[in-house]
Amino acid sequence: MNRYLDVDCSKLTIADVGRTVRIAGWVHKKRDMGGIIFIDLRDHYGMTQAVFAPGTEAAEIVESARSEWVLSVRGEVVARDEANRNPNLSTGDIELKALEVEVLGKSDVLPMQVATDEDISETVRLKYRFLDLRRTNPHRNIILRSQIISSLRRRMTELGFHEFQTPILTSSSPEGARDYLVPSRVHPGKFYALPQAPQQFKQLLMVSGFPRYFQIAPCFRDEDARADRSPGEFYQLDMEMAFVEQEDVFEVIENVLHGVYTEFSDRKVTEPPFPRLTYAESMSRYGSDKPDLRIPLEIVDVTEQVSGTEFKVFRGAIDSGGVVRAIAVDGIASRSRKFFDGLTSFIQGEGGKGVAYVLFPEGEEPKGSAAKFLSESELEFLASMTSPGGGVLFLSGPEKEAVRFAGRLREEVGSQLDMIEQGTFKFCWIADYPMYEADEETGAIEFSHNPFSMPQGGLEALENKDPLDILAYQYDIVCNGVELSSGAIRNHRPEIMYKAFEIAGYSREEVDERFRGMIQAFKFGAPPHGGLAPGVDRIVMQLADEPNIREVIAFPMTAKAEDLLMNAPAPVTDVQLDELCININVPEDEQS
RNA sequence: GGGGCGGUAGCUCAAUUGGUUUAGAGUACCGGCCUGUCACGCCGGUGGUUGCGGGUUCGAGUCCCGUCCGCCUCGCCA
Repeated sequence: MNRYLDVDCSKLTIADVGRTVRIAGWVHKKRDMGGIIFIDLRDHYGMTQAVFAPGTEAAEIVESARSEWVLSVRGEVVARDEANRNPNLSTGDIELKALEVEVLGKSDVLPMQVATDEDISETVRLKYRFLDLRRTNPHRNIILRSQIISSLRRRMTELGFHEFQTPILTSSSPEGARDYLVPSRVHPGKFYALPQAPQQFKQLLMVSGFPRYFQIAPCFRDEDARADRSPGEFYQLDMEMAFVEQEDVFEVIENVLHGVYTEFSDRKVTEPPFPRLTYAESMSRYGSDKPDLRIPLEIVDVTEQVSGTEFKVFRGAIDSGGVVRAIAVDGIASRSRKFFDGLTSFIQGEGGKGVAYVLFPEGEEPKGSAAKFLSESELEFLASMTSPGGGVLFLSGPEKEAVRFAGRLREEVGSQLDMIEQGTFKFCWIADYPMYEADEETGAIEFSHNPFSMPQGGLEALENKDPLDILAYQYDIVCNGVELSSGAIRNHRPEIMYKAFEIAGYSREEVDERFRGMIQAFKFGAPPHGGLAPGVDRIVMQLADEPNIREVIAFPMTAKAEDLLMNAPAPVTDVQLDELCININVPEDEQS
C-alpha cells in the first residue's frame, strides 16, 4: 500500500494466513522471553501480535524497543496454535512472523503509561494529552464526538439547513458574559471580541434571506469552569429558521436530538413531541428550570392547607408572606433520624435553614420533626399525599428560596434513595420564560434571558403590562437535568425592540450604537425567525456517559483556563506589545 | 473572589497518636536469566527538596500559618 503499512492492526484474520504484509503502530506491550520476543502492535484500529524469532536481525533491533515506540513490521501472517490463540483480540487467531522491522519513532521514558487502565492525575493527563488520547477511553470519546458531530451535520443538512461560517474576530457585545478580547494592530487601542455566540450573525443571515441556518459554532465566554462547563470555549449546534413559530423550531430539534441520542446510545429516549412545561410550572413542580424528569418526585404547595397551623416554623414563614412547599416520598417512614438530619445539613449547606418532615409509618402514629405540632386535619391531609409507610418533607420560607431549596432537596432525595430512573434520556422543553426580572439588589428591571426574544403580546404587552408579568417566546431544552440549550423566537420588529430595551433602561441611541448592524437590518425587511443552539460538548458528554466535559474535548483547559500542554496563556514579547500599543500593568500582588 | 477535598519515587499508592523507617510497595526505568507469551515470569539495582516558604516541637510526610497547583462547588454563565 505504501512504505509503512499494507493493512491496519485490526484487519488480519485466519483468512490472511500465508500473506506477507506490513503493519505499523505503537508498541503496546513487549514480552521478551529471552529468545523469542512478542510485541503487541497497536494502532487506532486495533492490535496485532508480532513475533520475533531469536537470532534474526529484526529481533536484534526490536530487543531495545520500549513501550510506545513506533514500528513498521513486515512479516508473514501465520495461524496460531489452538493453545496460543487470544480470544480477547480480534486478531487473536493469527500473528505476524516478523521478517523485517523499521523503527519509525522512539519514545523517552513515559511520564504516564498508555497501556493501563489505572487512574492518572488530570494534571499529568492534560500535560501529556497526546499520550492520554492514545488510551482506549479518551481515544474512543474523541471519536464518538467526531461521529456525533458528523451525524448532527447530516441530520441538519437533510432537513434543508445550510451550514455557514461567521466571524471569529468580531465586536464586543454588551450583556452576557465577559468577552475574550483581541487587540487590533491596525487600530491601536481598539479590540475585537471573540463571539460569545454567533447570535447576531445568524439573525442577519435570516434577514439576508437564508431560511435555514446552522453551524457547529465555537463560542467564547470568559467565565469560570464547572464539571459540565469548559472555560473559555465550547461548541454549539447553532441553528435558526425564518418564518417559524415556536412549535416549528421544537419539531426540528426534537427530530435531530431524538435521532442522535437514539443513534449513539442504547438508552430509552423520550419520543417526540417532548413534554412542554412552562417556566412557572417547572419552577413550582420541580423547583428548577432544568428539571431531571427521571426523578419521580414532585413539589406541592401546601401553604393553604396548613395556613391555620400552630407549627412555629410554618407559622413564621406564612405570616411573613412566605410559602410551605412539600415533597411526598413513598416508603420513607422507615428511614433513620440520621437520614433526615443529613437532609437538613444538605439544605443548610445550600444556604437554607433546614427540612421539616412528617412520617406515616404503617400502623403507627405519625412521627417526625413536624408531627407533634400539626393538627389532626393537617396530618390527615398530608397523609393523603403519600401512602402508608411514606412521609412528607417540607421547606418553608420566602417563595423564591423555598422553591429553590425544594428543588435541590428533590434532587438530593432522588439521588440518595436511588430513585433516578437509569437507562433513559428524558427530554423536556421549558417555555414561556419571563421577559424581565427585577435585580435582586437594586430592583431595576433587566432582561431575564436573551434581550432579542420576542415578548409575548408584542408591542401592546410592552406598553400596557407590568414588565415582570410579560412572558417571552423564550425556551430551553433540558435532558436529564442538564440544560442543553436556550433559544427563542426573536424580536425582528425595530419598534418592539426599542421598546423592549427602553423598559430595561436602554435608550434608542444606545440600542442603535450597540446593535447597529442588527437593528439596521431589521429596518429593511426582516422575516420572523427563531432558533436555538444546543451545546455540543454536553450532548457528547451525555452520550459518552462521562461526568466531566474534559473527557469529550481533545485538548481541554484546566478549571483555571490554562492549557497545560501548549502553555497558554503565556506572556508575549515586548515587540509584539509595542506593535499593539499595549502596556502591561499587572498589580504587584497578582504577579507570579 | 468565597467554601470543600487533594498534592509522598517518572506513574499509581502506603507510612498507627507527632517517634526504631535509612519514607515503603506495585509499575516504569537500568542490569542479569528465560524460545510461546499475551498484565509473561524470576533475580538484582537506580530513583525522594514528602508542591513551595515559614512556624511549633527534643523530634514534622503527619500539627499551625502563608503560598502555588489540581479537582468539585458558590458567585459568574445575555
